[in-house]
Amino acid sequence: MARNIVPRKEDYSQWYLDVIKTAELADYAPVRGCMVIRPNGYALWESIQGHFDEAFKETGHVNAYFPLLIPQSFLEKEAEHVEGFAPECAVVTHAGGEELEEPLIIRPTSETVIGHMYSKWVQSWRDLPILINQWCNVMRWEKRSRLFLRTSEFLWQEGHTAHATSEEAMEETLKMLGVYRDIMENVLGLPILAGEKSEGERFPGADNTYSCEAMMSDGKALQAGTSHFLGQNFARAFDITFQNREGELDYAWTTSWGSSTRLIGAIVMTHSDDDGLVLPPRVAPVKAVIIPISPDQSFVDEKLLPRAREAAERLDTLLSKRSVRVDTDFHLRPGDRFFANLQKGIPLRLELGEKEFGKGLFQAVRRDTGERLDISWDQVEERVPALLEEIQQDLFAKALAFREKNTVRVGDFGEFKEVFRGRGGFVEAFFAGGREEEKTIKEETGATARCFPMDKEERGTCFFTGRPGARLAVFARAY
RNA sequence: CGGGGCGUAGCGCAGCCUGGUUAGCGCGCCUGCUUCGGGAGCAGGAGGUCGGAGGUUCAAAUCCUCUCGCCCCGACCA
Repeated sequence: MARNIVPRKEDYSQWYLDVIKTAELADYAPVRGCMVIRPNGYALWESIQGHFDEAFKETGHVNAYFPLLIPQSFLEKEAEHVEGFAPECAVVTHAGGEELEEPLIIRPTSETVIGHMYSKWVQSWRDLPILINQWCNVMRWEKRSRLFLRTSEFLWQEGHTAHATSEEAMEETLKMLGVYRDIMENVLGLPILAGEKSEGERFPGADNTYSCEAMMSDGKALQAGTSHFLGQNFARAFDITFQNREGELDYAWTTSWGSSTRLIGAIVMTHSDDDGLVLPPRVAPVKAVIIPISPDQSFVDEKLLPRAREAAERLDTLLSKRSVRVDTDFHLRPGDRFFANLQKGIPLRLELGEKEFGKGLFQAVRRDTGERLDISWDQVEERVPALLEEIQQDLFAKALAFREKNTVRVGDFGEFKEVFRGRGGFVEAFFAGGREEEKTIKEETGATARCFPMDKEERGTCFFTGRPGARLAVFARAY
C-alpha cells in the first residue's frame, strides 16, 4: 500500500490531491487559485489535446488565436453573458504606468472578441460557415479552487462557429457534443452522459447548452465538456450579419463548445486507486515502461539494457513514438523503482530481471489490476498492444459498471432526498421544473440537474411539480 | 463574502498557556559503508531572520496591536 497517499475512503479530496502530487501532475503556484502544470501533467494534456485537435480538424475546423485581453465594453454587449461572467472577471486597469481609458478584461471565454471579429469577416452567405477553434488559457476568478477541477487560470479549447441557418448551427452544436463524447469515452475511458442542460445550468447567453457529464469515483458528477447553441444572441450583440441567397440581410447563428484541463481531474477521479494514478493506455503519454533490474550492474548494462532498449524501439514503432520508456533509475532501489512507475499511472510495467532474462521473457504487470503475466520476447509486439487494448476496455467497462451501480430512478422528492442523504450518485427523475425549482432542490439536497440525457428520451410525471409529460433528467452533486 | 482553523527547516508537527542556555522531533535531503525481485539498515552531516510590521520587557517563537497569506465549511462556478 502506498504510504504517501491517503486512502480514498478516508478522505476523498485529500486522496485526489495526493494522487496528483505523487504522480507529479501539478503543484500550487504562488498566486492563490493558480497551479503549475508539471511535465507529467502537461504531457497528459498534450495527449488529450492531440486527440481532440485531430478530431476538430477531421470535422472541418481550423485553429486560430484571439487575444487574451478583451475591452470591458465587449462583455457588456450581451446582457446575460455579462451577468454570468462579471463576478469572476479579472480586470486590467493599468498598463505602461498609466491608468487605461477603458479597462481590459482577461478573457473568461472569447465569445465577445470572436463575435466582434466575425462581424468584420462575414458579409455574405458565401462567407459561412466559419469553423474556428482556439487553444488557449482563460481566467475565471474562483473563490474556492481545486487542482485541475477549478483553478483561476486554466487551459482549454474553445470552438466558435457561425452559420447561415439555425438548423446548421444546431447540427454543429450536437456534432461537437458527439465528438467530445467519442473521445472522452474511447480515449479517456470516461463513460459519458450526454444531454441538454436545464434552464438553470445553461451558459450565459446561450439558447441551449449541451454537456458531457461523467461520474467520479465518489459518485459526484463532473461536467467534462459543453457545447452551446447560441442562437442569434451574439450575432445581434456584435452585428454578425450577412446577405442570404435571397438578398436579405440576416443575423448569423453561432455556436461555441469547450473542454478544459479539468479533463485531467476527471481521469484522475475515474480510474485511479489508493496506490495512485491509473491512466487509460490510449491517453497515457507513456504506455509501458520496461524495468531492467538486477543487483549486478554489469549484467544490467551488458544484457538487460540492450534487450530492454530493443524491445522499446520495436514497440515504439508499433504504438506511438516515445510511448515506451526504459527505466534507468538505477540509483533507486527496486521497491522505489516499482512504486515510482506505479504511482505515475503507467498502464503496463515490463520487468526484466535475471530470472526473466534466463527464460527469454518479460514479466508484465497491469497497473489497473496488478495482474502479472509472462510475455516471451518474440511475442512482445503482438501481446503488449493487445494487453494495452484490454486495459483500455476494462477501465471503461469498470467505470461504466460503477456509474450504473450508482444510478437510481426515483419517483418523488422523498425518495430523491433519501438518495442524497446517503452516498449520492446519479438520480434519474422526470423533471418539468425551472430555475426556481432547481434552486429549491439544490438548497435541500445539494444536488443539481446535470442534464436531460439524449439517450433516454422518456416522458413521465415530474417528481417535483407533479406535471405530466416531463422529460427524464439526471441529478447529482457536482464538482 | 460570512463561519471555523492554521502560519516554527523542503513536507508534517512539538514548543507558546506559565517569556529566560545554542529552538526541537519525524519524514525527506547530502556523504560513507552494508543492502538491493517489491517504499532498507547503520553512522555522520547540511538546512531556521519562528508569515510580516509595530509595541510591552533587562529579555519575545512565547504577551499585546495591526497586517498578510493559506486551509476547511457555506453562498458563486468549466
